[in-house]
Amino acid sequence: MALSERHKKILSFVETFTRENEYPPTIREIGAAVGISSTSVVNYNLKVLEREGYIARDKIVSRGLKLVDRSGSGRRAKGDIVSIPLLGRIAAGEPIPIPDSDLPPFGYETIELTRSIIEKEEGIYALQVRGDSMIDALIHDGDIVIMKHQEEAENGELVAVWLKDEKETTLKRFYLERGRVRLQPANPTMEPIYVHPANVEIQGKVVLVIRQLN
Amino acid sequence: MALSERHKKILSFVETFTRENEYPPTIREIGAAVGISSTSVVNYNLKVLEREGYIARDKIVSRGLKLVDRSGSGRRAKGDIVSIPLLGRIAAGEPIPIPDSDLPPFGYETIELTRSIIEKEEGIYALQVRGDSMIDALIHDGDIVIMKHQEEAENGELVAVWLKDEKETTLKRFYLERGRVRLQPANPTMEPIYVHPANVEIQGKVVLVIRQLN
DNA sequence: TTTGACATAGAACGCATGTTCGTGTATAAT
DNA sequence: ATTATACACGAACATGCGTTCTATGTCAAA
Repeated sequence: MALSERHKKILSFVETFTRENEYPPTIREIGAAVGISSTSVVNYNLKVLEREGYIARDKIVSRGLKLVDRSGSGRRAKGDIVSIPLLGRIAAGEPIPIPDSDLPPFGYETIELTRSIIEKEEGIYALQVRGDSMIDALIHDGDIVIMKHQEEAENGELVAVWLKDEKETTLKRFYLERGRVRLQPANPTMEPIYVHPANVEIQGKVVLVIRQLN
Repeated sequence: MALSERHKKILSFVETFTRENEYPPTIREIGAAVGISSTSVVNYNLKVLEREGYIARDKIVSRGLKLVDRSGSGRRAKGDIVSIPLLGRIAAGEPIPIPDSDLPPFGYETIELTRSIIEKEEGIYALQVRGDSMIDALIHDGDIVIMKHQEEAENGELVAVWLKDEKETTLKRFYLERGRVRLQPANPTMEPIYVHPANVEIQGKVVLVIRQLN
């Protein structure tokens, strides 16, 4: 159904106002902007736009209005972006920083990905690789690894392991075999190492690697 | 200035609420979420967070509250999603698919990234790696490489090269030296190869590598 | 001419919302 | 002992805000 000029002005104003203010407009602000003096007329027009699928409204709350993204095929909402805190770095000679509470960390630089790449963001954080020691995991100095915090690993998972005796962090695929741990480099041309389970401290598993080339 | 636990809870709630609802919470919603029964206590804490630069407030308006981005360089371009067509695969024994016009390709699967990772999307496409032949570029079977179409390379760029005599695609850093081409593996422990420039066909440069671990 | 759908408009209402006031406790400085 | 500051809290207030009510106008169809 074609939109009237008034409808187009309303949608355009809502989009601009929301982008500039980081919150949506009220019914009275919409009326002031598009020249409607009555809140019930603004409300009537918003009802029409909601019925036609251009906006979504939350009842009774102030500013309970959001645009629905009708472009493309998948009615994509801005919630499709996942912000992942970059907590620090991963290097051979130190344990990795680990998020220390269930609260999402605040005040960190973030890596922003889409939800099609990172579906569940609980316990997800990013580390930047320092040094060449992860090369046997095919991970280069400067790469970003996206980690999921966990303290136990399943066979085959690529995990960050702190080796207590050696005082070293390594990224390798984890296998528990007949009472010992095989740590298998991702590079299939390289040999695994075998360590006692007591020497191993699982710090998280790698879910994604990102390498930016300048 | 270190934040109290209560301040951290408030900021975390504001961030989550705003992401999920696309509008910020009211003072009463913040109080209900972090266990503060008095609107003046919430207001007092918001004044402190505003003074310390964590939030910005618009006076007297409902939901007039926004987080201030204190992380790094302000790279964030929220809401900007870039859809990159996945044109096919890159493997050793075949030239790579190349976009054949300036029109954005249609009807392909797409990889969706944020504009903070991919700033310019002209000429950008994705390929999936097949085989172990790119391991000397620290790129694994199954990785996604994001390419920028170009037919000439600058020294040091990681490029997809079609070697005509060998009938082989390789990913290596390109150097033109004294009339011959040095192709340098990204893995610093491996030796370069030297080829005649006539044997080399530059097909694009790598701008990003993504490795998803299941 | 009548009817119904759509649109507009002002007014009023009930509740939402941010701000202010007065009071209390704890701690540090004087 | 006094004062200042930080933090906490309930209550009250003024205004914002979305919803509803009532009235009116336009237009197309019957």
